[in-house]
Amino acid sequence: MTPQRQAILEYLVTEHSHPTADDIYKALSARFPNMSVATVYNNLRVFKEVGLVQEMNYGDASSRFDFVTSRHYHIICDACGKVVDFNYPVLDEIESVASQLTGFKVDRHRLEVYGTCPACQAEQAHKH
Amino acid sequence: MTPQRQAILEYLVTEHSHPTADDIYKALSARFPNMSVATVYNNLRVFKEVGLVQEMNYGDASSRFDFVTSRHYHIICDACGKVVDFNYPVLDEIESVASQLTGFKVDRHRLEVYGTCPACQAEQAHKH
DNA sequence: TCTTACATAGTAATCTTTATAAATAGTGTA
DNA sequence: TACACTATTTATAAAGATTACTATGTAAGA
Repeated sequence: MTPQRQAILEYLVTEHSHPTADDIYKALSARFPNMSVATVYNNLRVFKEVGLVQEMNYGDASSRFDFVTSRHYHIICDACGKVVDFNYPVLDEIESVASQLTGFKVDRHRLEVYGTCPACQAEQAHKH
Repeated sequence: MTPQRQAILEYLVTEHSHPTADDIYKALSARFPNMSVATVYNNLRVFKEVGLVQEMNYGDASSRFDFVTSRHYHIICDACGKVVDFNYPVLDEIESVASQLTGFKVDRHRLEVYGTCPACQAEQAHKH
């Protein structure tokens, strides 16, 4: 557990902003001026492997990383990219249905809701 | 409606393999040796805008494109990347719940199930 | 002390996608 | 037919995120 690794994990635990790798890199570059971007990615991979952290990727855009606490889903703003957690009963049923229909051995599922956050709604209303 | 555009759309309609942009490019390069990759992307963007085609992106990997017929969900093999459709009642409720909890104006949601396809299960069993 | 294993830094390379500019083709009009 | 206008394609450069690679450093154990 190196200082860099600890700082990255700490950042993920304390910030609830679903940061990108670059967010983390920038936020910690004051404390670790020599830290490499590769270090951020390396550690995120390690955290993912042990299940501490979940990666959320959105096509071309940068992946976002979420420290895993309890099960929850995400809603994402199409306008500004903000990610907000919300709680909803876990959809276990869909996994067993999918498994029966396709013959897959199911491991997990991913559900995200997309829309416009309150701030961006207000901004869009202002324009008219 | 250029020949290239028609061929790309035709490929999406007839193939049910959820191809990547590169898949399409390679598949059609015999008929259109001079076709540019940009043309594939341009047309896929057009199809997306008019709602004919849905883009599915998975992080670093290439996006896959699906000709929109009826509403359905996808299950994806972690081992080989294969994408299979399956039917399940549309989860409208989660959209309204998310909207109420977060104040977002909801537009759509995305749900995918991940696991191992039958072929890859068999292959993994062989190894032991 | 020596060795082994692993983490990091720095940088190059990869890969997908987009942007840009020039060439091409189609359509409608005078 | 000639001309202008528009959209599409091609070719290539560029962007951006992530990974690969190599050398360096560092900590723990024998």
